[in-house]
Amino acid sequence: MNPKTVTTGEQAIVEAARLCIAEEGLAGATFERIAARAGVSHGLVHYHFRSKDKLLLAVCRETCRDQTAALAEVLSGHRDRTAGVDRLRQLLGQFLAAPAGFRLLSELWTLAARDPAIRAEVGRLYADQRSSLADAIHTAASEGRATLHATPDAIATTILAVADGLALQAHLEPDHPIQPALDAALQAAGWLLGEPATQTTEEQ
Amino acid sequence: MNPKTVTTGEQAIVEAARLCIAEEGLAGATFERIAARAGVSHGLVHYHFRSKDKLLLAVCRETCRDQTAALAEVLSGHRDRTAGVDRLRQLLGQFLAAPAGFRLLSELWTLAARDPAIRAEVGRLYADQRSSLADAIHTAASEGRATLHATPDAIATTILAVADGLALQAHLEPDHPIQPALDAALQAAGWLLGEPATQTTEEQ
DNA sequence: TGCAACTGGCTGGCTAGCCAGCTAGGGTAG
DNA sequence: CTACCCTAGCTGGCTAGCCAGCCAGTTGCA
Repeated sequence: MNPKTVTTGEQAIVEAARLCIAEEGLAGATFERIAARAGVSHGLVHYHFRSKDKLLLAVCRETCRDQTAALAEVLSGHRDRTAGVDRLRQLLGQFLAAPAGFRLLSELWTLAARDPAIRAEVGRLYADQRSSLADAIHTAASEGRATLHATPDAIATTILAVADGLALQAHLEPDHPIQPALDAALQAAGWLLGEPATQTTEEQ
Repeated sequence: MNPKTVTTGEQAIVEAARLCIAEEGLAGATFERIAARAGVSHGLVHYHFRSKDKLLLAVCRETCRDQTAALAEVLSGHRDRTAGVDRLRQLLGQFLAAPAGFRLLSELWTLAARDPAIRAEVGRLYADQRSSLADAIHTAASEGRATLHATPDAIATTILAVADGLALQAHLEPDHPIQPALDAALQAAGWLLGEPATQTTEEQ
């Protein structure tokens, strides 16, 4: 798509690193394997990113950008005006449907615990997503499309929490059906938002 | 407490391993460091647990036991009859207040992604906690103390998801106040349960 | 004495990071 | 146009260090 997407250099390495981490975890993502996957020599990885920490930070930044972009696209209305809970359903659905993406995220969580730079980056990701969601909620409320049972920020935080938590359980217990819980969570979110329950597509 | 708690051997090593993992992550938890922490030689660690996988599995089992016991204690009523949402508040509060415990858990999540035995163990932990919670919810409903907006299982899954998700965010962004979101989540849980809102201590 | 708990030196394998050198392409001077 | 050089991108062999696991031997208790 974007002509600059493939610079054959750093970008390819970051992408290879993301795949490696998602598939084999941080422990399995060695310079050697990442380089092999990117089709370059392991020396080049060290040439572009001075250390493994720097490479991981780049991977983190890239992932956060993608994640934020995905949320923004859903919030922007996805080119038609659907109700808030419907958008949430869409958002959570696609989050739960990407196990590789979740594995990458969960590796970043643990990495964040011991690397302040990563923590800052991932923390910013959450702060951004929270405020985007909170803005959308605030707008909906001020336009009379919702009657909130809590502050937009608190609701946004809760929604993000449910998303992560459900993805986690879906990952740990693939056999346990997640759909009923997703529905329950969405109903609860709808109540928090004070939207006309169950059926949507009613207002405007 | 339990006379068998300190066997000076395996138990001490498992405990040391838990501390190491919680403080330095899986990568930092080497035989050497674990042994030093337990006050034994690194050879002994390998003597008791044939491999590192086995040791980690033992750590996982221990952690799961503790986690389950903590939930059971709260659900058992904590020796007085408080309302469901109050118990939840207590449960989530103590979960959020133990950052070390959370770090250990999150390491186990990522470990679960690449080790089936660990995944089975952690999966069982969640299954147990979910069914314990669901049982309590079901009981409350059948005693007329709640009018559910979803199945007990779906509600329990959602509550666990919120707990993990909020703990995660509290960990990633220590400066962002989590209390408003916790309150919002509890209100939403109260709505799902169909309990008399806001103030509790009303029924029975 | 016998056995279980325990020690600590050792090793082979692996990894991050270093470095000396190769290559291609663009700029410049002659 | 040609010869030269200079630099960025890239290579792959090398090394120092770390770690899990092994094992020969020691301790102490029954």
